[in-house]
Amino acid sequence: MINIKESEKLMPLNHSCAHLLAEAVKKLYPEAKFWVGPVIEDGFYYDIDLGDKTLTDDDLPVIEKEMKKIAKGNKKIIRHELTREEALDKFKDDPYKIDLINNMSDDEVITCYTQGDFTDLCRGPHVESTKELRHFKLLRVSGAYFKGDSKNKMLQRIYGVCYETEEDLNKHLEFLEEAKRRDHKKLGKELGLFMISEYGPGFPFFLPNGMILRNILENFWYEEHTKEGYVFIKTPIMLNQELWEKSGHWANYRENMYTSEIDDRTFAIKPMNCPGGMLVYKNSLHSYKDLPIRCGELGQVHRHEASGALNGLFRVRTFTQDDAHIFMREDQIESEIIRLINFIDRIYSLFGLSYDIELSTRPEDKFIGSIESWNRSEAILQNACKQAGHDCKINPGDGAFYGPKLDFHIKDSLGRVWQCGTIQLDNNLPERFDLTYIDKDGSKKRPIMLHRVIFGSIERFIGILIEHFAGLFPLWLNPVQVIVIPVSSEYQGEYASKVYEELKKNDIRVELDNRNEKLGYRLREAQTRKINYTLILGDKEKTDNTISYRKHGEKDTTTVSVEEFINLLKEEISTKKI
RNA sequence: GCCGGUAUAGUUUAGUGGUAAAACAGAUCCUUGGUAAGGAUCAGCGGUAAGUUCAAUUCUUACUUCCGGCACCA
Repeated sequence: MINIKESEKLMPLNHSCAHLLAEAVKKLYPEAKFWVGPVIEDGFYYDIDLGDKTLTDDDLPVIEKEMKKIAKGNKKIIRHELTREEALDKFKDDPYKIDLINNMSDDEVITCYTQGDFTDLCRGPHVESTKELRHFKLLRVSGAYFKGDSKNKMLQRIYGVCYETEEDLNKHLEFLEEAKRRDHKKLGKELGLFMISEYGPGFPFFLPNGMILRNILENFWYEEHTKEGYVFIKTPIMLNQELWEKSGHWANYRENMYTSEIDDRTFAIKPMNCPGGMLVYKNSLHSYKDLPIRCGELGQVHRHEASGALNGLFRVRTFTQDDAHIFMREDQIESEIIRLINFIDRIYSLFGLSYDIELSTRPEDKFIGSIESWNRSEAILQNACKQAGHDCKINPGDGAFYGPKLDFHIKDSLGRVWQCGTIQLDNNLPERFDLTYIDKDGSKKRPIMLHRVIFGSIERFIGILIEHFAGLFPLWLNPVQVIVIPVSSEYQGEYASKVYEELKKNDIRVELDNRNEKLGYRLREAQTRKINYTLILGDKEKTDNTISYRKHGEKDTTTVSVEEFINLLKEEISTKKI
């Protein structure tokens, strides 16, 4: 991963490299038509229409070779300004460039850049000569919709990276390798955390080790929310069509919902927990004195996600939201949101996760409620974010259909950004469900409602944690914390069992490796299984009534009494050290 | 859903138009070992369905899974 500053510095380089790619592709496939070739966070891509020819990964080295050949030519990259007429004439054979030119505003200066006999319409900036383009690599080829719209035809996209030095390029390629090693799908399999069967694509199974991790996270979640004044509920997985019509999901979310017939009526499996939460609120009368009500639910939802979207635990068809609905008075909105932002910050920090906050605003179509109420809510969220001391990017049109939201984005090991936490202001559902509370003067008032999640989805969050920690979880989270290995099962086996029982008694998740295997073999396995502490017990330890422990990844051992070791573990667990 | 790729043992991979190999894991036995793989033996395999062929794991097609993107999204 490179930081923003560096990526800005590399912009002209990558931009020029995209042109180099285009020139090479044009040379190899003269019929190629080009759409756009922008610089992205890591490198660049170019969208190309190759007619009937489809590229595969095998074509990349060939194109790369051609690029190297062209770059060696040491051609100056020259900028030209064009009038609209000149530009339209110059690119008259390329409908994509004509499209670009026609969509430029009148006051924009049209420029193109020429290297040798290849010219591309472009805003720049570029490096001075093709000879600077030496350390690049084409990474992958894929399809990409023209103008990013799935109604349009698909072009072919080639991704690449370019650096100033061979060393930087290699560093980036090593980063990609490391990311592959951390892939939660791979580690999840190796560590026995979860599986996905082809009998249920997108429907993950949690295995015993994964279940330990999951239970720890859920218990942690309940504890932290209890401290924050939440109460908890569990609402049904299925509810009838009428409810979803009332909530607006039937009109706005129907294509993602799984349904079933029960006694000739249509029921839908919940894609969200909110309508159930509404019914719970309505189940009793509420006084203004009771607000805010913070009502949490670890709610399992099902959504029909497109098959191509599925991705390990990151994108699934059933997941558990660490949901909560907060019902409050108008005067409590801002402080409640600030309190929430701080709460979320505290939780993420505990895991050492960094994040960005974005404000997602009203969608263009598919939304409910008045534009005025949307504008008001958007302003409240933005202001609260600022009050809590955070920057907040705007993500236009990405709000839920019932309200705008603050989204918390966490990066995975590949630098891909995943939405986890979200705070959503909803002044539509309370209306639809006619939620009320009794105010001071005895009159009925409409409460304001917030939806919010912190992990987002327990499944996704676990996926992120696996990659974040590269499978080596902090002690408080690791499914297996300690493994006890007697040097010889015959001579120290009994002592090892005693130590093992003692640790178990103290709620340490410990295993005993009493197998007839060489010490080195068992130590190796303890390392590959990413267990935090390995205890080695031989004659020395048995005689002195001590243990020797080795921390994962370290070579040295430390010898202490069993009691000292247990205290050390308890300290590390209770402080949730990372 | 779209573009491309992919599918061989529990796992990771090799190989082949004449029904398949290795490593690790597993079982049994030998080995009694102080910081990342001791040895032997055994057992275990071609996503599904069609087609081409004397013969298909290998070629073709469809479906399905998974992977990388796109679109969508917690």
